[in-house]
Amino acid sequence: MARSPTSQRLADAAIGLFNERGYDETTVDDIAARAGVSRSTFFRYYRSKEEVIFPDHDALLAKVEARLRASTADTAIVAICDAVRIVLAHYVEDAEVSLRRYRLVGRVPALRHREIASVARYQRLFREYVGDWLAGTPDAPLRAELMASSVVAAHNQVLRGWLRAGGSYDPFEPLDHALQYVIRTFRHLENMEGPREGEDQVVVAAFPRSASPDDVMDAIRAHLGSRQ
Amino acid sequence: MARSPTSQRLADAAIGLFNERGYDETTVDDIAARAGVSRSTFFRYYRSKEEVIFPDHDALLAKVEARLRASTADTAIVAICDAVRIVLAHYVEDAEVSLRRYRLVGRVPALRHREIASVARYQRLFREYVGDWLAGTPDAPLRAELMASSVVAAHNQVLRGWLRAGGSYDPFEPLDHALQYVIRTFRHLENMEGPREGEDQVVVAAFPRSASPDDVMDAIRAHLGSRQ
DNA sequence: AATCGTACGATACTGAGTCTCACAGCATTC
DNA sequence: GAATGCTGTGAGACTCAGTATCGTACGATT
Repeated sequence: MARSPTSQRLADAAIGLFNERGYDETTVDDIAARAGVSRSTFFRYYRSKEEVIFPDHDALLAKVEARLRASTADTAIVAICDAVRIVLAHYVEDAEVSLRRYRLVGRVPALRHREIASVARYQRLFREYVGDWLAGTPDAPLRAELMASSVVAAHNQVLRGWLRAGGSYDPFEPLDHALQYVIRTFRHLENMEGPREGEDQVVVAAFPRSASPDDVMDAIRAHLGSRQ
Repeated sequence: MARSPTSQRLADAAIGLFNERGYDETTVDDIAARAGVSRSTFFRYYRSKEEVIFPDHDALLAKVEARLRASTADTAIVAICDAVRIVLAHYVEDAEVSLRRYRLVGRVPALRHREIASVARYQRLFREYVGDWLAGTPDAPLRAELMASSVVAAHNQVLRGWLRAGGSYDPFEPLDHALQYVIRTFRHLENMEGPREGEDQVVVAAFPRSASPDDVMDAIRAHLGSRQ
């Protein structure tokens, strides 16, 4: 986990040059020169010029996976929230780096694509675990996909807001708020299964007093639609 | 919209070579040679080697945006479903191309990243329009993000299933089914706002007869939790 | 002191993507 | 019917990312 001094010097040199001249205007030779090493050494530490900006996504992904693997379907919601918090915490830990990277990524399409791709890896991870936990329930793959994408979207929304604000507040409260939305959605989908065979169910809807009869009919139709 | 013959020959040559030799083993020179043109001409028609696989995302994106722009908050749900259907229809229209691309993208990381990046553009588009439609409501940006990501996730899940099955069935029925999930989620979030000031609301829950009193209490607590 | 492994530098090479220039075809204009 | 201008194309040079190979200096081990 501890980064080598050479690796750190390379990252500093790279970020410095990217900010001074721009990403495209900086060559790997420039970075290596400023860090006082050869071009070969750069590519020994980072597989590509982009990677110098996203150094530890692999480690973070591993941490998230470890957290998910430590849980079962029973504790799924807690596990997911924990996992998301781990990711956000990682950004908050060295906020300056996150902020510099955020500003850089906003200006360079190639880096933006890279970032999007790594977000997709988290989403895939969530999808796989949620899919396992949901195995056997109806529409499991679909619901896994929806849950994973919602969780990731909630995280990203909170993170982007925090980054745009310059990291000036504690983002964990907004994160919990956002995750509440997602959790309620999960619960709602769970309850939407409809009655099991051999069980009656009374269907009732709640409306403000101002609701028109049409509103009521629409809602009832929508509810019945979920069971045909 | 009509592709020039040269552009078409280049695309055919590229896909053919990618399938025969693999993506990385095919150079732009190879593609140009098979198409009977020069390397320069290749880069006049396609800005990069990757782009030859994803030719018309821009046009499709424009169509989707046009559909979204033609709507207001009142008809938001219909607009979104239409927009998603437009995208799926585009894949279904020339299914062979979609299938070949799908198989290729599954094997080549660089192409996968490109695909993910273009999906993100659709999600961004949805997020912007939904955000406008939701403007003024509480947590509008968060909910816009969640809705956009859910819509895109639903589409992708259906599309991937269809592609994996070799395009052997009509995917619009599964799409509608998936969109139902999303719409119900929207509705649920809408209704979760709670009663407006000055309006009473009767809160009622529906349960199978087998539900225990604890189940009932949990549900009521969850519902009330959304309003504190 | 001999040896082995590791890290680094130097160099050459492939291939993507950019740029510039020259030229051919084809229409317009006088 | 020649001069003019526009458009699409080919040719070639160039930059730079990324890969592969080789030689070597340094430090640890025995």
